[in-house]
Amino acid sequence: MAYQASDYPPFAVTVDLVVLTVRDDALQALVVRRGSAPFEGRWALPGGFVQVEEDVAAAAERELAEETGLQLTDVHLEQLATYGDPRRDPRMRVVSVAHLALAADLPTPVAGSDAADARWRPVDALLGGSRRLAFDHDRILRDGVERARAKLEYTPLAASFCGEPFTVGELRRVYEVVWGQPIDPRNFHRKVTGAPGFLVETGETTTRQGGRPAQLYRVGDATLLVPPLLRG
Amino acid sequence: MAYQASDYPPFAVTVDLVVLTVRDDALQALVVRRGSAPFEGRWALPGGFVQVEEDVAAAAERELAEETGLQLTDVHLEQLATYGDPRRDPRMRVVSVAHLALAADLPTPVAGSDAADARWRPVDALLGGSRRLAFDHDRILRDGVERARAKLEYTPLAASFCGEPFTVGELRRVYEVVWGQPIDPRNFHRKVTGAPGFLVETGETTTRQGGRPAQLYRVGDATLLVPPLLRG
DNA sequence: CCAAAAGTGTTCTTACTACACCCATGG
DNA sequence: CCATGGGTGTAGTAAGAACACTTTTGG
Repeated sequence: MAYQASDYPPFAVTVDLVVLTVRDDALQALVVRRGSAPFEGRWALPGGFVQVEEDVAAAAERELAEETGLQLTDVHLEQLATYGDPRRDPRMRVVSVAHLALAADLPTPVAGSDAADARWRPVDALLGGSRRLAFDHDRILRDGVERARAKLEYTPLAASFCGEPFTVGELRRVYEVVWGQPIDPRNFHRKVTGAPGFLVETGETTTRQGGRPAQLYRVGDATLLVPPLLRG
Repeated sequence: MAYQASDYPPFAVTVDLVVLTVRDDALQALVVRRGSAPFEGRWALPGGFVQVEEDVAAAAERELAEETGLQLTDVHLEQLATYGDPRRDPRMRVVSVAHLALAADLPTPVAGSDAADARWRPVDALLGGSRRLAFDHDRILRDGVERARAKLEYTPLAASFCGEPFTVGELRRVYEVVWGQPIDPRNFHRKVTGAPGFLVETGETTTRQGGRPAQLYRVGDATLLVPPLLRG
């Protein structure tokens, strides 16, 4: 069917955000408590309406800044998927473009949020417990976590969870937490330092993890990891 | 920002389809000629409006059936990405949820289409030529092709391009065409028959490719290829 | 000195590549 | 008999897993 300029059905379009971080050795997501019906008092993913003259990507960026105070330079932000079930919002027809954001653990807890109550919660608790998120946000969160897990394998995205500069050990802990399994430190070190363009030495070292001083690194310009890091 | 039931900006929501097939040893996409402004006379991806009470996925399925006559049992259909630039349609604010469909070469050329002119065109010609598709459909097509290429590596999706049952040689030709590079037939045979759950023998054979009779296969129930087939 | 984390070397095993070779059909 | 594609065997090589071992700090 061809586009027709007149008489099209009206939709509301929103963005929802799956904001992930690694905190206290757990993968955590940002959730906000809803202050009004429907799902009043329940936890939900942060999000909001796309403005009339606003790009969808820009809306995601704006909402992220509003909820976390984070700029695009500090986080990785990408489109996740779009959720368009007619009954996903009981009030009206809403199509939501979900986005995935990966951030380093924030020194300050969720600054600049305009939601009454916003906090980090471990994804295992959010997805495993009996308490469900509002709307179809369980499904969106699940999809976001799955995407993040998959992308660690073949992209340098894990570094988005680390504050720069970081050590190889800190980076390894990110993989272990996100994948939920231990990784051999020796082999990990070799693979990750050997992947061209992944890590750039700063020349500095640190002993903040204890033990022998570790090299500090920043992320390189590689966009794809070759060979990929594989989950056992 | 929390959802508010009143005073939300109105959008039109459409689905656009990147329908791919392998035909005449080339990766081809389905395009329709636009009969009205804007972009009148230009080629575009098939698509149309999502109806008020219709799921976005159902809309994609419906449009696919309208344009090609194909049912969901015959093709692979998945959401690709959403395109939401405020200026992507000069008439109004349209957010489009693009979908990717992979189909076997059709015996009949595009049956049941309600577009005046619909046809298969090699993606190389569509993306390489100076003639651009309508709207942002060049970008959408490019994203769809890239997704398809990537997914062949680690999913059994290549079989969606083959009519069942198929031979290993036919399957290999799909990979060669989509990736644009020759593959060693011997090693390919071993890898693909060795991947658990990918191929199921029918017990039948055929000589339709000439030479020694080849086993005929159907797709198995594997959803992930281990180990993945890699592009050189 | 000891614990802890960083980093290197080595061995074993597995997977991929390249290519020799045989098989079963049609013409 | 020969051309054509189907299918198997095998040797060489690259990559990953497991783990012994050395290094450098803090306490």
